[in-house]
Amino acid sequence: MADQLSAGMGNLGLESPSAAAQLASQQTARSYIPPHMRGKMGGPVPPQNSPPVGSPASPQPGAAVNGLNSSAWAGNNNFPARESNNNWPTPGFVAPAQQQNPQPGGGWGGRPQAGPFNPNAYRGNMGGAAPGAGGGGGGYSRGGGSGEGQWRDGKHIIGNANPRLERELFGTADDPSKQHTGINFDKYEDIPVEASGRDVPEPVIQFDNPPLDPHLLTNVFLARYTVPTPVQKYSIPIVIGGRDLMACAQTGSGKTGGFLFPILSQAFTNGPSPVAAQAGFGRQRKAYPTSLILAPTRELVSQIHEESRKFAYRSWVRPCVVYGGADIGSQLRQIERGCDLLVATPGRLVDLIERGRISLSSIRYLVLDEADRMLDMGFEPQIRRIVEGEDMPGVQDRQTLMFSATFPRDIQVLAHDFLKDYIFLSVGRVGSTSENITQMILNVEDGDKRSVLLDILHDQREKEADGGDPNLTLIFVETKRMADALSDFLLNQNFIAAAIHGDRTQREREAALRDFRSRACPILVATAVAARGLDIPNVTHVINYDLPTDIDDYVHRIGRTGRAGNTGLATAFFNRGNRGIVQGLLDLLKEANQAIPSWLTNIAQESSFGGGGGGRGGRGGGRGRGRSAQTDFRKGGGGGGGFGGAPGYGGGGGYTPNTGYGGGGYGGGGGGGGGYGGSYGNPGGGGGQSWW
DNA sequence: AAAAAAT
Repeated sequence: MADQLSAGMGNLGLESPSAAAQLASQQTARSYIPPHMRGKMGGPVPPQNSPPVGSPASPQPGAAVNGLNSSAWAGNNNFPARESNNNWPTPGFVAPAQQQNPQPGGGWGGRPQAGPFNPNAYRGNMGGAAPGAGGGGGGYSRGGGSGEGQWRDGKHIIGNANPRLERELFGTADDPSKQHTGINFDKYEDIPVEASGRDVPEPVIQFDNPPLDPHLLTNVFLARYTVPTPVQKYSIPIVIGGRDLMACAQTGSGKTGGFLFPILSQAFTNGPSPVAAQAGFGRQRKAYPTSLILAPTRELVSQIHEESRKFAYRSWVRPCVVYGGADIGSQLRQIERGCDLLVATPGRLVDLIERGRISLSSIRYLVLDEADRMLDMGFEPQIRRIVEGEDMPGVQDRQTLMFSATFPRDIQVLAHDFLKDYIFLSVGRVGSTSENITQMILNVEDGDKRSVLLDILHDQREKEADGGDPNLTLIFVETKRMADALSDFLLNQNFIAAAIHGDRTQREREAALRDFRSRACPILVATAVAARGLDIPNVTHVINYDLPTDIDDYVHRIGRTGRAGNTGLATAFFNRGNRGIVQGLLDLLKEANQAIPSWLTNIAQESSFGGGGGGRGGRGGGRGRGRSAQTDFRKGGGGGGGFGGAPGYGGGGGYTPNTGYGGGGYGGGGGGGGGYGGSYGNPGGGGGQSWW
């Protein structure tokens, strides 16, 4: 095992980004601000001690959907049993299409079920397997195979069960890698959610009370999701009700299910858009997906795709994934086999559109996941091209959902351009109040780090031998070289460890993650590549071997544990080299009610005299930067005030998304007016538009 | 310093 893991650990080529791309990403990077308090926003000023809401996490899909518990594999009988080949008369709610698209005849909304189109035409004659035609595993060619359904004569024909595929998608009791276990449901209830906008629908309480399609429910339960997470409780009725959505939600909140469930449910009920059916006639090579999900990274799109495969099982919907760095030929073949729900990174999608292999003219649902990260990474031009510059239906003729950890100015602009009359959802972070993450800060000089780490790992090993729960340990280091060196070192010390960083190939990274998830390799050494956005469930211990320079990164990192209501441990090795984040760290520990070692306080005092730092003054001292918040800026009206001037953000000079560090500047003088909020959505506020 | 993404 160790050999296997250490093999192939060498560095491989790294493409350097184009200068233009780099420039673009630098330009946009400034406006990213992480969140802080939420739920309380919009109203009066949040008190300084209001619950911290965690980091600007980059949400992530895979994990997002973890509304499940550890109930046994066999436990999928607590939902309405169904024979295979019925078409479900969706009980309970009114034809959603009508609500979704008020414009008669406009686009797809007008006549959902009616379409007398021929599914075989739509499917390029691959829909094959007539329901009931033969059972069991063998014999089906791809495309028409069992496990896939069809849309025929306005009805959803559920495909036959495919035990092999089922095992692949949903895992088995022996293979924990596909399972999400150990989720503490009670804690979910604590996640604060706030919805605003016109006519916000009542949240649902469980998956099967009102509106989800029965076949979707079957798959949801098959995946062992039993109770919707708070974000799902809101997003399901919002999306089913045909509304656009802007959601500030983070990793582990159930985001992915939050959009996949209602979108697939609607798709199952309504079938493919007639446009797609027509266009597909005669077996074109061009695909006409109904749903498009854009996300910033390859890992992310893969994760979303995996989730969508689960929930689309036995349905007419064919999920597809495209992203760069992988063989385009196989992606093209995949698309030809059917592409109804497309998950994509922007660059590769643009490429495929240019090649004429994908048309967006049939899009009903558009999802932008991790929108803030996409802008940070310089994707705005591609995104705008995809959404506004190609053949995608206009904002009135599609339903658009945006997810973002933060809601700075550029995201607000995007929301304004892409969404119509949207509902704004602010979802707190799991464990944000975070007593469920125990944070330990150890004073460790660089030279001692290895030995302290070994002590910790040996200690864990002993506890496991004494019958304790198995650990998954994620170790963050600063450099790629260090990641390799440390994982080699651990292997030599008989700890099974792998490394993940940007110089490793996609394949190696995926393998490392997979082995970690499956516990084949319970220690993962990572650079910042794993800090955000990756779905790594149930990490028991996060070790900041090297601390990041940005406190927000720290929050992201420790957020890999204590997820979904579990408890977790976060250990950091701190020495004077890290004094840059000492103040932020102290604030955080205080907020999270953690023990604060006195030596840490001492270092903080030293460095506050040491010149450099600049004003103390509440949070956001140091660089004059607080953690960001998200709120429905529409509430505040256009005026200069809005909900601005929130104390607590003010201190060291407000951070204005546009201008960087504006307002009061350094030295704590700023306060009041310059506050963070003033810059939200209205240039006038504190620091305003000034050039800095 | 690191990371990401179309070739």
